[in-house]
Amino acid sequence: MHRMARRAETIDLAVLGLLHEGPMHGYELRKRLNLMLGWGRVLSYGTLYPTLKRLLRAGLIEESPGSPTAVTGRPKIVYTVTDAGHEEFERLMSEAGPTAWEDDNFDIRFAFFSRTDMEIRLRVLEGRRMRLQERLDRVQRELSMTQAEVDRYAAELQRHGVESVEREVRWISDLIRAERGEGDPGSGPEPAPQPSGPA
Amino acid sequence: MHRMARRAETIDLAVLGLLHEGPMHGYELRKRLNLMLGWGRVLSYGTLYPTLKRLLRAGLIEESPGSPTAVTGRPKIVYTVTDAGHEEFERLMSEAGPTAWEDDNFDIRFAFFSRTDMEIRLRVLEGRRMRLQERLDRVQRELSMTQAEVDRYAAELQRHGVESVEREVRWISDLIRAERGEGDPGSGPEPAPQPSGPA
DNA sequence: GTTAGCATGTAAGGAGTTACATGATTTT
DNA sequence: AAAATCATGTAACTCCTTACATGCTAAC
Repeated sequence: MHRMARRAETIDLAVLGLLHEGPMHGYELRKRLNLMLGWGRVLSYGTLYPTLKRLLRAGLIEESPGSPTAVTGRPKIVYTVTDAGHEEFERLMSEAGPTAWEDDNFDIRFAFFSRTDMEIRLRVLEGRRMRLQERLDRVQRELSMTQAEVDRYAAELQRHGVESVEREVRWISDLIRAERGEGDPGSGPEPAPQPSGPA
Repeated sequence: MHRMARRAETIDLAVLGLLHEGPMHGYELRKRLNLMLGWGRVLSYGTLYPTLKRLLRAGLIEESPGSPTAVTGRPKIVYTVTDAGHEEFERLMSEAGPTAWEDDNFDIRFAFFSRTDMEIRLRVLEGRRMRLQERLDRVQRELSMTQAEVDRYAAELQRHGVESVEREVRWISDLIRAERGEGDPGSGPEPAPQPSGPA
């Protein structure tokens, strides 16, 4: 009972998901990851390479020596996802963890939505919306309880925060609507008819 | 050259800032902090109490025994900010650190804007706007370089991200305008005529 | 030929969380 | 009197970053 779902699973998910596009080596993976995680932080080698080793030991990915040009000490190691890795990917995509875990992983899950079915997509989206709404309610409750003189700037920060979350909720709601009524794209994302060829 | 500005300074700033409102003990501080940091994470005792000890050793805060009702082992310890603590607060409010540092601390600094002068406020706001714009430019550059088939959902996530940051930039711009032209509140925060009674 | 970028790793340390440990005070 | 909440702390552990260490390959 002392070892619940590690948070490192975010990186696992990202790596496994990216490797679905085809074999890749660490350096390339890192670049893609940094684009994907994007807004801010970059992933360091000190995290990536140990993670790859761990996934390897767990049998979720396999390493294959790259081109035979690399006869030196360390050849360019190319990783592929295994069947077990694919299963783990699907588990992580659909898993319902604690609030913080799901919040941390929402973006990365969303980015891989094409590789899941609609049922999962709706579950993830609705879970996200519910949590955002709960936070909104909590903050608004706390605000109404605090009748202490609110600082002008602190109040503005709160207002902006609430507005941002409300906007996020509307975004999610649009996405849910688009998922459900496929073919009725009022203002959602493009229909994009191609069914995504595998690899 | 191996010990640049610690990131823990965020909590230092928050604690020092809150103690300006009057003496407080740890438990109360934590509640206020959690309201303030708000959207998500809560601060744990395992961080707060060691932080208080550290600030105490550094002479930035002072502890005074609370009411004499507490004759037992651990009395309710009430903390006050010292002169040195006030100086450190002002330093942290105006300090220009690396990008990540300033981004991490923007919210907390903003919340304490009432306790600084306009010069600092403008500097912090303009710094924030500049960094957001830079990120926006970088992402847009990367997007134009990546002509690889973009996944439908990944693209939507990007679009939403860009939109959010653009909105943030507009918010900051409004605030800057409001700061500069005090008395010309087009659509900025409320004028709020009361000068905030101390405690 | 030397700089810049590709490529893979390890060691040390920072920052914070969880879980544990303890006891006082207030509410039910 | 039991339960909840106030209140203070410590130890172990996790995750990640920084800095170091190494060498190949392409561009200038």
